[in-house]
Amino acid sequence: MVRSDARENRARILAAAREALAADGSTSMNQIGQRAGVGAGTLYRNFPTRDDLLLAVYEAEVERIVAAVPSLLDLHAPLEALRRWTLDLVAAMRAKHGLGDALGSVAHQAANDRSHGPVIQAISTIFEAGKADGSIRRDADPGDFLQFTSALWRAASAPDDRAPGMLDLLLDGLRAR
Amino acid sequence: MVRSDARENRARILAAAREALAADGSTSMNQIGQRAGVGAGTLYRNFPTRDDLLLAVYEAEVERIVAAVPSLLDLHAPLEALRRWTLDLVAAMRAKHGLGDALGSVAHQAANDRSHGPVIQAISTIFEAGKADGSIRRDADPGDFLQFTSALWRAASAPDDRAPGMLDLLLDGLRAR
DNA sequence: ACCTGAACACCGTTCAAGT
DNA sequence: ACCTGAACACCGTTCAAGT
Repeated sequence: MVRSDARENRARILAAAREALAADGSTSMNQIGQRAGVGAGTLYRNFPTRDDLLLAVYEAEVERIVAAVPSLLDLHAPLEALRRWTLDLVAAMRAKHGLGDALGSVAHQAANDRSHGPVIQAISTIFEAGKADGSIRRDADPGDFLQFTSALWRAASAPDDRAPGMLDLLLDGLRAR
Repeated sequence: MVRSDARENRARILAAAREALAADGSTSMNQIGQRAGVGAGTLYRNFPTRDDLLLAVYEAEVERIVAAVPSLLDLHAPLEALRRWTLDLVAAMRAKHGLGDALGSVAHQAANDRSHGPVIQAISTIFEAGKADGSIRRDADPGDFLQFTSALWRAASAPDDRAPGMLDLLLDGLRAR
């Protein structure tokens, strides 16, 4: 039986972490604990490791974005839906700012692994629609496309946001000839 | 006047850092100092910040790679030279392993800024050769290409190295029609 | 002019003691 | 059953004292 205060604490920690990390990706665990109004022990009971906490915040964000796919496909042609969805993804990543970079290399890999399934699913859905109507080449691979988005959100944090131009180049590579 | 022991110390620190960081990107400053046989103060006199040290190691590596361009262009057609050069770049980054991920977001940006000039120069040289002989489209942008390489070396550290296939997709996008 | 290494503030994490 | 918060080992960085 989970005590109600325990359930509340978990939610409070996640909310505090989401806010604090968006502002500064290197916010310390103890700072997050204080902000959430819980002791360090409680923090670590819920998230045994700093990376576990970062991952949980990251995961919630990914889920939100993935959920947007179906309505985009209802409103736009596949390539256009892909363009908009990818720009949304990049914008969200940019807003999250420090989060991606705060993850160490191992945790970053773990984040990719966990989000891999849902995100690949999202991209595949769009690709399939494009292959069905002949606008996207048949050998286009969702996995490759996903990898490239990491370059896009790095480009998006530069002073001159190159992401849109780079994305167009990518989409050109996907278009059926 | 720079004392000879001071000059030696700087070199010893850089060497120790290069070796230690290749093995483990999170090696601590004090560990590097001990390995180099210098006190913490000496370490910080030469590199006022952990990121300064990481950056110096990173920079040396980039210089080595950039220097390889002319001979590649002597031996291969532009697109093939670009393919080989990029795979070399990715392999070197992979060997450096933790280094790229150990840099915080700010330092990572600084690293990109500093290496940007020389690396863009290298890519531009190859692009110009390709535009001259008609194998590379005229609107191809070296800056965009550079951004994509970051996605490649992330892909290269996955169990199934997707970098070669992804690179071929990219080169397809650059080819003149 | 340069070096050493103890010391400082703070980090992620643990664990005894409480309720 | 869950919580608090002092404590631990260690981090990046500083600075008095030496040569």
